[in-house]
Amino acid sequence: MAVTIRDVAHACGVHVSTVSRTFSAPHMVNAETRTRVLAAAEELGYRPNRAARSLTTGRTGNLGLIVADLANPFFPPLIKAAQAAARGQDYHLFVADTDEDPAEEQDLVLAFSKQVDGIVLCSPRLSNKALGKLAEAIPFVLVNRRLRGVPTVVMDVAHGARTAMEHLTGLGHRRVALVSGPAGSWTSGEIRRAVTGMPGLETTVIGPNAPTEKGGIAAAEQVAAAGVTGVLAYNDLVAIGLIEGLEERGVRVPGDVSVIGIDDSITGRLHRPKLTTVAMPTADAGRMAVDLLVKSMSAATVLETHLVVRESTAPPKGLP
Amino acid sequence: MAVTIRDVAHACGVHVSTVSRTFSAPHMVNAETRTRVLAAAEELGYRPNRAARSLTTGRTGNLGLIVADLANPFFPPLIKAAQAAARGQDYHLFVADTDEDPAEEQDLVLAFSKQVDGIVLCSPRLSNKALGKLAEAIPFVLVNRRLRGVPTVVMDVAHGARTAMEHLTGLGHRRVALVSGPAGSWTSGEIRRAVTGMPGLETTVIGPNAPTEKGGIAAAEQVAAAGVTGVLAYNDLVAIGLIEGLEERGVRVPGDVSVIGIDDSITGRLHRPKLTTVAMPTADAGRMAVDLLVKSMSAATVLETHLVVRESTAPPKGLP
DNA sequence: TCTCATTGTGCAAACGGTTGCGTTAAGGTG
DNA sequence: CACCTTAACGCAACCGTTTGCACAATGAGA
Repeated sequence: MAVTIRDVAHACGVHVSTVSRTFSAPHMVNAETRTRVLAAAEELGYRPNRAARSLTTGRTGNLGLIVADLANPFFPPLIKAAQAAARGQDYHLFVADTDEDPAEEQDLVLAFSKQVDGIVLCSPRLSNKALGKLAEAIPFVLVNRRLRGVPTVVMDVAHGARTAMEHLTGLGHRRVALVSGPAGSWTSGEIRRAVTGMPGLETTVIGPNAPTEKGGIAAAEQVAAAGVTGVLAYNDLVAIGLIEGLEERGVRVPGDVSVIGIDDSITGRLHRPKLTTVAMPTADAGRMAVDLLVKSMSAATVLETHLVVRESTAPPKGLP
Repeated sequence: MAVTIRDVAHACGVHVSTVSRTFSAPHMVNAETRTRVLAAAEELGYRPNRAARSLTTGRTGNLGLIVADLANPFFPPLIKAAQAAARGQDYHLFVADTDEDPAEEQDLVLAFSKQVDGIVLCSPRLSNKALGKLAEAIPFVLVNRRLRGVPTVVMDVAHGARTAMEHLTGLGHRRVALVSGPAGSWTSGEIRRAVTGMPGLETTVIGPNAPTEKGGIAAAEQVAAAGVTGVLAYNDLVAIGLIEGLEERGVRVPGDVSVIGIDDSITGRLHRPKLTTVAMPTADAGRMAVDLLVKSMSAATVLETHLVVRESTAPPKGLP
């Protein structure tokens, strides 16, 4: 049915090994033979079978990418960049989604392990211990999680969170809330560590929360009750949900409460109010993660973040 | 290094074929032996090598999913559902992105063809002829494209577009524009065919346009100059860009011009104005596409769409 | 007691490539 | 002219599984 290396060999009267070499080690075969083989291969529509190849070489030419939630707009740009980077180096990319479930995350890594050369694990929810164990079975790089001995690319969300809080203090806010993310999120912990104890700021932590719009809506009541004038949300989805929830309760944003998101992931600039947020270089992260994997480098890369001030923040009520 | 079927066989004193059968045909092996083998496999952490398996069976256990643009919010829910459906049937999913480039689309199909059992091709930009040729090489199912002989799942965008236009006429609009999509988009053609010649409506077609926010912004000038009071845009991204572009020109939405999008893909409900749009069952489409593929059924499935009226549409100026 | 199924396993040949090694012929050197 | 090197290619084993077939053991029926 499918055309194999043998068909090509037969078609131009050479041995299969010669055909194999024209593809995997072209310099080892005579120029004239090579063109003949290539012509025959083209003619027959030959495409090497990667499964067969991987059997002897031990390399599959595939990578895996695992994210917490494909529907979270934070991830698609990362996936897109990762896919482009992979394809640019002749790798194919498996993509999967854990639905924020650590057990599923582990299963996926294991399921992928035999058919990929490496895995990009984004925003893992697994414990460090579990991750360490998995790292022995299959090379991977972590995105938005630090773990010693494992290549990592993280975005400097701590810096972003601090900048966001400084923006709030600069506007005159003193009592603020941090609406944190899900348990198991390293990013959420980073943000918390970064902002607790910042001078001139009294911070209430609310959470853990689902990293979704619903999570934000659900957190609105506690935020409204907390007597704060500013909020930093775990991500843009939560921020948006929070704004919705607050406005349902008659709390105006940014009139009564200022809200800052994280990720700058919301499509379209037509929000009301336009969201002040911490921009994350997600595409860079995706690209770098697969580069690290392919070149099997072990590095800890930190990507910069920056605050984008839009309209969801303002001075607290009563100030000029 | 990796633990193979031979290790397991040796560990419990049976032949490799017995081990193989305990996994692929459990009923053929004695219950006691089976438990012994399973125990040893578990103990050693054995995972069958899919590449090796696919070599003899001819099936890979992988599927491919190709979309026009991963960053277009229309696709992630579809991908998420497709991935979940695939995983539920023990398939793994390659995901790739053509960046709206037909040549890349073809290359991807060919590149995938040897290592997947089938491909889901979403919103293809290839010609029918090219698609027909590819369909001979590898089974696939088309999403949002009709092609005789090829299994298909389409969303009834024609109906959605007509409903949208009826909504506009119901509000009193007479002169409207259709801001169409990219060349090669079947959906765009469907929309156009559906709305041209609708009674009581004079429709200007503007396009082709890139299916992005930028495309919408770029189309704003022509829309503003067309003397229309209502617009149906190719998708939500275009609609949003269009609204931005119009407002930059001092044209208010929906005050001066009503705008309807398609897809209902925009995250968050905080837009100003909230977008009236045609909702598409993208998740259903993703799930059904992989089901069709896995069960290798050849069907033409049509999914319903419906109009979601929000705030970007209103009666034309001068009417009560 | 002698077939004859039936059940559970082992054996070995594939599947489509890769790769170390052996062979051949051509060219270079003394 | 004998020898050695080198380039180009053929040969065959191997990668990890599956699967048709052969074989042995068991139990049932005659």
